[in-house]
Amino acid sequence: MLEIANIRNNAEEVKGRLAVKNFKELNLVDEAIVIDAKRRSIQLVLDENLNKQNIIAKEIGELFKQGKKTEADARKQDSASLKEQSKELEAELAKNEEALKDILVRIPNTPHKSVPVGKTPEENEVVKQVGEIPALHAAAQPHWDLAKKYDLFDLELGVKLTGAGFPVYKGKGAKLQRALVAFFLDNAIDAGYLEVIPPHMVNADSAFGTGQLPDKEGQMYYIGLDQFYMIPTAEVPVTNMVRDEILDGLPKKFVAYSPCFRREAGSYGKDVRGLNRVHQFEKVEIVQIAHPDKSYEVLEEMVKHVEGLLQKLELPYRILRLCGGDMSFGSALTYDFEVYSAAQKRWLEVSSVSNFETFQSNRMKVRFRDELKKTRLVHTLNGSALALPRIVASLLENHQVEDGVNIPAALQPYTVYNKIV
RNA sequence: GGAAAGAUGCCAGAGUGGUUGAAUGGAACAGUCUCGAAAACUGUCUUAGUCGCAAGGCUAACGAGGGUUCGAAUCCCUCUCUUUCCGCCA
Repeated sequence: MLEIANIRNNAEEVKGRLAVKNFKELNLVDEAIVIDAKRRSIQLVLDENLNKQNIIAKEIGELFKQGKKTEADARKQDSASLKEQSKELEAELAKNEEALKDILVRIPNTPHKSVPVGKTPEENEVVKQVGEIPALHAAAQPHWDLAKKYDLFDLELGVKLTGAGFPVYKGKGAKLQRALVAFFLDNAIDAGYLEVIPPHMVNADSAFGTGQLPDKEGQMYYIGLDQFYMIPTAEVPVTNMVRDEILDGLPKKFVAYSPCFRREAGSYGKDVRGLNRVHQFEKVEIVQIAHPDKSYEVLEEMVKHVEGLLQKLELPYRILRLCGGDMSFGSALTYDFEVYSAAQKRWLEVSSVSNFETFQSNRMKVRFRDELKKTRLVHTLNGSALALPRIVASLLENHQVEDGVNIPAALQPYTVYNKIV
């Protein structure tokens, strides 16, 4: 949610930035300004009214003390009409505040200056590409076939238990999940992140804070009986840990492992083969709560961290700076990481690292005190480090040899086995 | 699931209708003192909205939402949460 003061003071610039995101409803910006002006004018009159009421109340108190009961009673009359007016004004103010918020939540975050213009994923900017694309042997297979061959995970069994997109990992496949989670967590802890294990369901306030609500209900599983949402990412509970707080000691660095639940309504076809797209998956997420003047340095640091992981896993990867049209609603700048999956011969997104600037902190009221002891909104950032299924897909496909799948050296202390046979 | 108690500022903790945005203590910050530190003393010390160039003013908030009243942290109603006890249970 953009800050209304920013919209008010820089309307044209805001609109210009939103255009980069291909946001069509620029009229919402003007509407917000109109309603905001109305809201303030109402507040002005209301405050004056309440002030008068307060003065009268004090006078009556004084008169009672002096025993002037008749005069006090007379004074009470004066309050009646003011009170009536105040009630109406209050109702009107509340209506305007609500209307303003309804508009503000529909306006996406303004993209950073470095965000390339573009509408489709093809227009994302490839920042860099690292690592050799492996040349596989003639009988190389995609990961879903390898999974069958070595009995690593079973999607059909998941269908029986739950439905499509809920894999059952088995044997070395299951161990590989645990190994990757531990490997990712340890790397983040070494980089100064505090490990947390968050709840896997959140309430509506939390879902609103990070921007899942309103409008994106359809992407989350919902427990109606208790009004809980299954988390689509640990970003939601972890970022909300600082909701409504005034922090010191920035940046705050958190890392969390959690399962992630995504309905992925409407996606099907070749893209969802194997582990390419599932409804439940494991992910290690890094989150930073940063000083607004430092947040882009923090973003670079997070990008470096993710890169380090991919290098240790010996996977070819590339980093994309997302264009305006491909960015998420709340992000100001996003880097996507893709690994090459050699048997499928395609790039798979395994991480998304974003700076939300004050988009989330304004919703969550997360602040810190600046040098002048004034409260200011923090910047929030998060990134996958990393999401497991596609890492597993790429790991299996890229590291396969004729008689098995090799495990990268960095991961061997965690898997204990060094080859899947 | 049943019963009871409670929810006040960074923390502890007063306050049961009229200068209480909130006593007191602690913490924190600044200053005096000191070679430095401690102690002592002095001061500062909630947040948000709004008006103002500023100084500063006004309004709101004592778990949340309603109500009574000229006036509520204080009275009434609803809800939420916490703690303790009982039951159930990993």
